[in-house]
Amino acid sequence: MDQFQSTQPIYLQIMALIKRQIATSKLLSGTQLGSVRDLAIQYQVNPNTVQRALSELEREGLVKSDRTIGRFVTDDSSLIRQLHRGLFDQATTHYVSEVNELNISVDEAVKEVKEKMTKGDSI
Amino acid sequence: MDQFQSTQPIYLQIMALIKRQIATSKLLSGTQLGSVRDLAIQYQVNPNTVQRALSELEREGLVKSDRTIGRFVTDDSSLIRQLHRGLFDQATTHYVSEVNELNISVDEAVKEVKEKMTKGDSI
DNA sequence: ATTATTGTATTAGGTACTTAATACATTAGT
DNA sequence: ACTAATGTATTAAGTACCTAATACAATAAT
Repeated sequence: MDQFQSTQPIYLQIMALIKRQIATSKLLSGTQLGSVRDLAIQYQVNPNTVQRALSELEREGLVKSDRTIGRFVTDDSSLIRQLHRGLFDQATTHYVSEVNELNISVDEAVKEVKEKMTKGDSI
Repeated sequence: MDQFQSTQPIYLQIMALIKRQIATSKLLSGTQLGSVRDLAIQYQVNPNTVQRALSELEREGLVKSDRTIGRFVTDDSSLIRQLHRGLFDQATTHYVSEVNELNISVDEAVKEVKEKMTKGDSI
């Protein structure tokens, strides 16, 4: 793994990372996550930071912890679908908001999105 | 003005705000900005925070300060055009990146962008 | 000349995040 | 029974950001 940076708190970045993995089934429903200590090594951060990210995800119902066994991705497939849709929706809403503030037309925006997406696909 | 929040440092949010205003000519080239103290009142933040945002913008060449007179938006129209393009490009790149990670197809993304943009236009 | 306003700098205190170093409770594995 | 691994909690220290309260230098306005 690389490094976390920017101005966003690391625990939020870890949350976003795991959310994406759950939403895209890279972390399958019911899968066991790495332990707090393992993830801390993997992400190169302090165990407390991982603990914070995971307990927040637990508060949102995306993971469940069985004390002394470990943590598991929720088996609520409806929630996972809802998560995926929510992330997509949020990203689009944010993009549209920015583009509107820049007085960019729909056609321009769409053209640019198409260009960048098809360019990325060729890799 | 509302309030700044989220996890992004306020001085960065102020920078982004002013950048957008410059890029979209809401702050015209050569215009005088409000004073540090005025902007601090307007944004409901500490003068030091405004000072930090403005001095960073100055480092980027977007504003110039004449001591004891005030600050002015750069008259480099090329730089302003470049700023506008850069903000658009950055927003699109970020969106495409997110959408790719979510395994969303080009068509889906474009459809969603169109929907949200045309919906916003009716207001 | 004096005053007011500008940007700028400094010092101090508070909060949030991160790290470090432990420690504890629980239980699966042996 | 014992050991190892799990999540969890605590205390302390450091850093970045924000606020508060000033103070200073320079100059436009009077």
